[in-house]
Amino acid sequence: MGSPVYIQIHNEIKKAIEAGKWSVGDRIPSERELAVQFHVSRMTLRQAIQTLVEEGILERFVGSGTFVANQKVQEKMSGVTGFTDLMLAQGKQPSSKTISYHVMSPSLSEVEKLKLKDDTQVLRMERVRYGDDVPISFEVATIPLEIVEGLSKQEVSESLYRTLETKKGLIPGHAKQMVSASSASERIAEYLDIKRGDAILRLRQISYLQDGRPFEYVRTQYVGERFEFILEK
Amino acid sequence: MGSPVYIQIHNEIKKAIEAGKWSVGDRIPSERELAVQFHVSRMTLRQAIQTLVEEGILERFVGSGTFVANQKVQEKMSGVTGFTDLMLAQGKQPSSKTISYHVMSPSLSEVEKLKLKDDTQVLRMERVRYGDDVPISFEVATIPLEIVEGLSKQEVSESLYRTLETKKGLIPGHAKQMVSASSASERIAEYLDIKRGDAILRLRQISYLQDGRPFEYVRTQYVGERFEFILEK
DNA sequence: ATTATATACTGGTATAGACCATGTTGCAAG
DNA sequence: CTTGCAACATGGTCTATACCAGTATATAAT
Repeated sequence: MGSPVYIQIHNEIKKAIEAGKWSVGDRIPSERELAVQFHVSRMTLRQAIQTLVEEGILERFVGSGTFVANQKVQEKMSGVTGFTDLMLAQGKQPSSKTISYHVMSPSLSEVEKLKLKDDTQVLRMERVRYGDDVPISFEVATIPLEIVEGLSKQEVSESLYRTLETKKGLIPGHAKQMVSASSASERIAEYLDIKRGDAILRLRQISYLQDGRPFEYVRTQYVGERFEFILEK
Repeated sequence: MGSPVYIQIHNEIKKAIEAGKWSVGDRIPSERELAVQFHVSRMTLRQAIQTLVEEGILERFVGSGTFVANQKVQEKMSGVTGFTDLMLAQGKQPSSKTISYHVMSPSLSEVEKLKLKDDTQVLRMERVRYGDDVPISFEVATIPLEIVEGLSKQEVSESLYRTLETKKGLIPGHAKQMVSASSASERIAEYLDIKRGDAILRLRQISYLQDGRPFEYVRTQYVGERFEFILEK
């Protein structure tokens, strides 16, 4: 085993909680007790607990003990997630229609945003997204070809984030989003079943992997009346 | 002195960095050296460094040392700030014109959002905000009267956040924002010098103090073409 | 001058003990 | 039965020390 002892203990405690040994609100044994059980010093045991507290899995109270925390909702939303998860979190059935799906040379803007080298190709797809079969947004997503190499069209279209994680082990780190408002063009209005000039919430998002590489540039136009973006900061 | 030693050391190192003793990229003395300087054990010194690392002020590299990190831009944006700071951060001169400023009974929506008791009064003000003298937004802010008690109209209007912190020691904790898009009404279009029906970015924000009490409910309508909201998550 | 190697130094992990402030609990006095 | 207080348990802080795995650098061999 390569990893430090406190990480191993961290994992064991985490697994025990997931296995149901302790439920939300339960008090786990004291630091001194656990230190004996795991045959480590109290400081080392504390370090294991510390990491679990930082993950929001445990809460500590002086004089009372250490308890299994109830997972906060905004925690789940704070991560970088795609449209699919966003809709599911709001209890709506997500679906989408792919308008176009082509490999092509990137635009200047795309080269810049995705930090592409001169000769790289990209996959660009246009989609209309629905929540409970009502059109919510029109989006143009651009992805470097190397990222989606070996993935099927369905895998890319359906749930890119999940596929990248399971098939390639690529995990989104952070994202930069630019939000503004504009009016719907004739073409977009058609797709979204609204009138030309209706209010559009524009979102441009650059998603980065945990190592800092940009892997997706998405320009989304949301129907103003049908979408609300909720943030906690 | 009440606070733990490692917090005191944390503050001293932080102050030293702010005072320019070390610049971005500089290596600070090793943990062992600093431990001697501050007359504490290395473990205690490490705890002080740890908190600074968590704040993003320092970076550590095994074998190399501990360095002053370059402050990331999103750090400054991640806090809850008002319009004034937002404009200044973008190099624009903020100004505003107060349209109305009244103490009144809250609406149902305001009671709910601000978790008001039945009999409390609120201060409601409507303002047009400018950046370099170009109208950027129209906003309606509602604040429980008890929060702004004893503050002058100018203090509340000019820079509420700063005044609350310096005069009352109230520090904003987190905020919940709801973003959507709509079209400008006749009245709002007039104030913002745009046409009726032009795109509006709507932002409703509930700001909470660090203890969780809501203290401000703001509904802002930004001119779509003149404003972009940048987020990092 | 270049390359290998040894050495010193760095932060990371781990120990075993100590004391503190706060929260909990059980027992005694009313 | 309630109240108050003492004893205990808990997490928070701190010490002094040790060894480890990377990094940097001075030194020696080429």
